[in-house]
Amino acid sequence: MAKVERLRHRPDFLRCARGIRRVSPGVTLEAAATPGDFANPSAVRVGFTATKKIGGAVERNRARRRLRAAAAALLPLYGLPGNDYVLVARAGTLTRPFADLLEDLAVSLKAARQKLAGAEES
RNA sequence: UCAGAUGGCCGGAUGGCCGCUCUUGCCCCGCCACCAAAUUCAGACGGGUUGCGUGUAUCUCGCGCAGACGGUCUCAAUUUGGUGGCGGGGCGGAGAGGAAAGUCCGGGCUCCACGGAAAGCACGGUGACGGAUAACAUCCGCCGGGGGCGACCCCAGGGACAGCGCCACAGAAAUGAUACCGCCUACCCGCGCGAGCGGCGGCAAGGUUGAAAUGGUGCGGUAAGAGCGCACCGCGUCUCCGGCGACGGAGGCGGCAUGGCAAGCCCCACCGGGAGCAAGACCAAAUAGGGACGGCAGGGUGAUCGGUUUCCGGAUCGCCGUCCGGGUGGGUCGCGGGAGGUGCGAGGCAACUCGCAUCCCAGAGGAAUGGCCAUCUAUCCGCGCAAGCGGUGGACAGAACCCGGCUUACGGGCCAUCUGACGCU
RNA sequence: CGGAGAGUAGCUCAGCCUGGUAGAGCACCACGUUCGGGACGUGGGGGCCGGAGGUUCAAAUCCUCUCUCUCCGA
Repeated sequence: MAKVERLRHRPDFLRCARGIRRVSPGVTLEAAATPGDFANPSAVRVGFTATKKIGGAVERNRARRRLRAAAAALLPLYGLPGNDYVLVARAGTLTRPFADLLEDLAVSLKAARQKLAGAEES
């Protein structure tokens, strides 16, 4: 099972935004390979983004916490070690039932895993 | 019972599973350092002793090598115990607000080398009076004015005879107030027999405009009028009384002067140095006390440094402008024991203060304080005369150095005191 | 988190300090000019000054609160 670390710096978020992107009603998933200087082959790194479009500070905090709970449940199972993931909150993140939110994230993670693995081989 | 006023409080509850941050209170594990003890190994020293070799050498003796024994010292390791530090795990404990918000005021704290002295100038702020407070634009009490039947509420509430400025349009006239319409013809002059007309004049009552027209109402008075006179009201002023005071009350006098705007400049009184925890400090890494060009000043007693002037020290040293280049995904502290909370007692109308007891109560850093589920419940919606049934499922909102206020947002509930109306006794 | 600044016509800005009439350019409409269009000329329409309250006779302007946007900061 992969170890999960947190992204803390702006350049990491920008690089993931330029990488792979999967959109579902509950969450937008962005992903890219961890750069060499910080690479830890056994770890998955993850960050969260909640923009002002979501709402005030209360709504943004709540969206980030739901995403964090979902990521804690699924990332060790479906995340590909050595890669960075960014979960972006959408309007549906707050209202969607938690089971559906988990399903959204699982599907996106599996799709991204295939793409990332393919990119590494080529 | 209904309607309302004021003050205070609450800010969904319970349980389950899985998580996050802090905490060394307890336990366990690992690593490191130190101390103590024991054991073991190695080495050194010298002592006697045993064996072998060697010297002419069998013994004594010398030298060399090896072994065992006990002693001293050094080093290392291990074990045990203790102390300290770091890391990890388990148990336990704690973990968003009344506004955490807006950043509108007041402070603490930090830096600006010091923020010293006395004023002045400039700028900004406050504004009845008395008190509370660390301080305030806050709070309490009181005064004055305004609103409400009332409980009660609202008021940036000093000065417009220190000066400057403005008052558009309308209107005769807008501040040295004025005379358009109008009123009068007593006095004086002229004309006319006369009523009267004209002149010389008098007046500001009435009309019109405007946000505002220079006291108001009544009576007297007059040619018509006018504070011209009188009464009351208003205003001003003097005296007395009450109050710490703002101010209030009573009496006398004045014959009315003093339009509005100071959230226009301003005057008076009082207050204020600036910037802000991305302040700032330490450690690590990197580095550089960087380079080029131009201008000015040039070994003085100069320049710069507080918003500014002066004084007293004091600090820094070439100054200014333009251009080029280098570095940063760091860590720790600041960082929560405080103008602190709760309870009791005392003082005070109150704000608040004092004393005693007791408690420790968030500290993150792409940023913790949660995710999911179940039951109950406030509210709202529908049905029902009602009891109730079904559905919905919590308002505003998230700490970022801290504290005291103000302001703004907020579904709903609870408590206390008070007012008015109606009803009953 | 802290600190500055700006909201006025469809767009870009004046006017605010010193209160009484909101103006300029571009754009829009009509007419002229041209065979027609553009350019040019003439004329015209369009704003309750981000919102609420206060001071004042009177507020875009002065004061307070509030909303939105922009910029700066080891």
